[in-house]
Amino acid sequence: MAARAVRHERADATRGAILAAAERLFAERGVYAVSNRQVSEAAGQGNNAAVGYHFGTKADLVRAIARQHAEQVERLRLRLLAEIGDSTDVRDWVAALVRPVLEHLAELPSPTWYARFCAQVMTDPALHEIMADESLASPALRRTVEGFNRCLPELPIEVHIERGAMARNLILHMCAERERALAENTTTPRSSWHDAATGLIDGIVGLWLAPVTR
Amino acid sequence: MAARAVRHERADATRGAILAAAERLFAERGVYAVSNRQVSEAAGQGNNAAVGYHFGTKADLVRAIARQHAEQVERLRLRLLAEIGDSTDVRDWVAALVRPVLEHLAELPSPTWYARFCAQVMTDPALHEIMADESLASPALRRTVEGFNRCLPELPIEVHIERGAMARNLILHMCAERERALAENTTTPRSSWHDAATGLIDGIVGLWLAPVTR
DNA sequence: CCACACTTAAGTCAAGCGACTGATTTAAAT
DNA sequence: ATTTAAATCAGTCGCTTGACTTAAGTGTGG
Repeated sequence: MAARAVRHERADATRGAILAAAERLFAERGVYAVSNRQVSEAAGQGNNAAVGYHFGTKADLVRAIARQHAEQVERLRLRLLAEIGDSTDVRDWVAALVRPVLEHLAELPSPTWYARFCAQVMTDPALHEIMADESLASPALRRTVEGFNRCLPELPIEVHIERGAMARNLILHMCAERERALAENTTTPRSSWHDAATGLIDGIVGLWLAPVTR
Repeated sequence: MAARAVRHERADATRGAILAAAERLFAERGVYAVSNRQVSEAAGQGNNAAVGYHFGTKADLVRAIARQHAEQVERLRLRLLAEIGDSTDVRDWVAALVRPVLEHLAELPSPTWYARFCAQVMTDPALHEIMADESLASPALRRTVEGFNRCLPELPIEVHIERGAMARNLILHMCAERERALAENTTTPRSSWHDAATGLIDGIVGLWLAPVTR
């Protein structure tokens, strides 16, 4: 058993290098603008088919990148859920939605590429489903949404769905935009991911509590 | 003068066919997943270089598509600006931001592809600038933002910028999401673009008026 | 100690790409 | 009627792509 482990270490190192290189190149140049060959090369692999060997298709590689980060976000969200318990404050639940994502980005070595990567994948018609699957697979996320629904003001169901989508889009694309600004060294409204999260939470809570035109 | 016009009619017809085909293919399969050859073919052109002849690079084609729609949105926004005059109601100005875009989508023959196209272009690192340029070139948009700033509650500058970005992202990606749902024939929270605009305006106003955590 | 499975390297292949070329069609201008 | 130039067509070019094959290296389990 430990026998296999050692051999797998080398393969895992290569897999990791490929994942890191792919995430970076995808975020910087676009998922479809980067070929598997370029990823292999950037990961220091002589074999132009290294991506194919370790992951399969580009879609599989995208899924692997998404999953890797999703696991970390999941861990952070579970911890936060334990803290807020069964709070009835809407803000707490919005925070449970927002904070883990931005905390994860804060923990990553900078510069980060994950947010831009996610935004691209979610926007691409062929890859969209991959990212959606990976997100919905999170038990912590489901628990958050449930807890959130419990303490939310009465809203028509269609408005509820609509605003959920708004919150989702805001988190995703505001993170991507901030990450892009950091990478380009342009000014950002907030000086840290933590502050950016606070601003996001303010906005999303306001969005949820807004009166509904009938 | 009318001499040239007629000859140009044929070219314009071809240009139009290419624009329409490109917009559709880009939205459905992704901008980078579609080659210029495929666009030419889908536009009924025997020449595999038709895109190159009429537009140049793919980026130029993307810009042409964006500009075409931006002009129509501009017209709708100018009309709405005339209606609201110098209102001091925040909601009027948010409507001036939102309504023209969704009205434009409502006026297009369905199914539409423009919103998904825009979302992709804005999210792609290489194309992002194109779309940003085309948007910022709009005088009506600038006037809207100015009128908006005039009647907005006092906010720290960084929060102001931040919430502007949130509103922008919401409009773009909620439209794209609704368009995708319509294309896939899945359920949408709202039954019309007009109602969707109302929901969006509700949310964005709430977002702007939300209290700021200090 | 050796045979083996796993990983990496190196190179091949057909297909598709953008860019380019020269010929042909079309209709306005002379 | 002839000329001219825009527009379209048909085909070629070098290059990159993903997929595939073959060979070499490496530590494990028998």
